Amino acid sequence: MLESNPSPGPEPDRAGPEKPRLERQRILQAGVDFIEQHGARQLTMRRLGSALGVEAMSLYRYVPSRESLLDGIVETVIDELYGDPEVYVEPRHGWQDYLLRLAHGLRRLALKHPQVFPLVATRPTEAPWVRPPLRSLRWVESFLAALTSSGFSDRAAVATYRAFSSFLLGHLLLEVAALGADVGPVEEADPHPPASADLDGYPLLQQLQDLLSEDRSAQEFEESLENLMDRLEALAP
Amino acid sequence: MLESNPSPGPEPDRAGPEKPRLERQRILQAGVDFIEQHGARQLTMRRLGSALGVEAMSLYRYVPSRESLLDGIVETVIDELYGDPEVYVEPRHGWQDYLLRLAHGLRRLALKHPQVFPLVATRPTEAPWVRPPLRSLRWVESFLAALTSSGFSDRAAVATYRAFSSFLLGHLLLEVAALGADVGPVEEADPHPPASADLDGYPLLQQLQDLLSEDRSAQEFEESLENLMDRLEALAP
DNA sequence: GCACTGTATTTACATTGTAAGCCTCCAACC
DNA sequence: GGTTGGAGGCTTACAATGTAAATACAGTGC
Repeated sequence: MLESNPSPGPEPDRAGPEKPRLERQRILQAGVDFIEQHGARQLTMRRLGSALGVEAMSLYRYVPSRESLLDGIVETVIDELYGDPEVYVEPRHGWQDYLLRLAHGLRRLALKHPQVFPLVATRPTEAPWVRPPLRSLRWVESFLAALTSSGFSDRAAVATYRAFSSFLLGHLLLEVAALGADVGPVEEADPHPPASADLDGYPLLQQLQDLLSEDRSAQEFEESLENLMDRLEALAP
Repeated sequence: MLESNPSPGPEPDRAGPEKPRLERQRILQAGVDFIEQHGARQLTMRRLGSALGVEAMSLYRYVPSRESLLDGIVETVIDELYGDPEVYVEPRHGWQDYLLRLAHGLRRLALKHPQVFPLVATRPTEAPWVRPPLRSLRWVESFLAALTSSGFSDRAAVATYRAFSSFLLGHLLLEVAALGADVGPVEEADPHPPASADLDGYPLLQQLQDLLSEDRSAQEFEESLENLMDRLEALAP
């Protein structure tokens, strides 16, 4: 995504709903918005094209395939982390602060993009040890640097990285799934009814349904995260 | 071209590759096997049909759509839990024993079906509080019963259920993803090369690549599970 | 023989991803 | 000016998919 567009002549400063020219970033952003509105299953090249006022095939000048379009969409979302002022790429106030900010930043991201997040969580990564939801070499490098520079041994840093990603993946995936997002494929545009399933043979479920439906995700996230941090402190120097 | 041996007798006990008649369970099992061999992306009605020696449309007598076929496949795999002699539906030796057995049973399932497990983890469930990887009303009921019958309060049982599913989902999804399974869609039948990506700008990743590639999933699972159990004991009566 | 019934096939169609080629406009040179 | 070239978008085309609808066909009861 190296843009070296050297000022395309005069300024296209015309007012009105012009077609501002197709660009990779514009396509990816439109993809994010489309998925957030209609779900990933509904995203087809033709539909995304027409959302941009363009034919499907035009997209292929900027994106080699639908698969890589999805990869780009995921990357676009993850890149928002760099724009989050609460998240630091460098550990400014110790590793605990770094991890807490990163965790909360990722949670914000997941909640902001509940439909895209399942892709962030489940799309194959470029190497097996690049784990969702961090997904990017830069962030993994930053993560490990934060820890080793705080005195963690190599092993401890790697162990922390693994524990941290498992924790986030489990929590956030379930949290966005509970929001009614499509995790995985499917979604028939069927915003299911109250979903008061037939719990006839399940007395406990009937009894506990209210409790089960209660949303305590924020508190649970904080508590589990705190527990994780306590555990990680045992590995710290 | 098809079968020139219609097996006229009542018993189809002839040796040889008979077509034992289509049945829902046979289709679902074939689906599990197919996905395990070729990945979920490759599963099409036509291909699954021909794996069963039958036309695509024949499957529709037993399965209303591809989506529900996938649901059935997921259910089939989860149902294997009932056949696991190490997993008890009732807590025979206390709730800790129950949870440990269940966790290990689910991990065994995930490792046995690394290609199907991502579907188990990410397919929408019938109610938002039916969380992967348990996914079934019966198991959730069993889970909650095990805890409440051990003296857990309703709230504590529900909290335990949530913590337990998050933990399993995160760990197992990442563990099967590391096995090279397709989490999510994609997979171009491209069994990627050693994947020695270009780590030029990432000195720490270069330095830690061996550690990062080490497989410590079993130990990590045990350790995190034990930690979870410790945490849960705080909620116990 | 005949009709009935449940199972598998055939045919058909809309939708998808994407290859290949075409058209059109605009900038750069003569 | 005219010409050219190339980039950006469009048209056409095709194979693969999910699945509706009609059909064929075997087995059973009369």
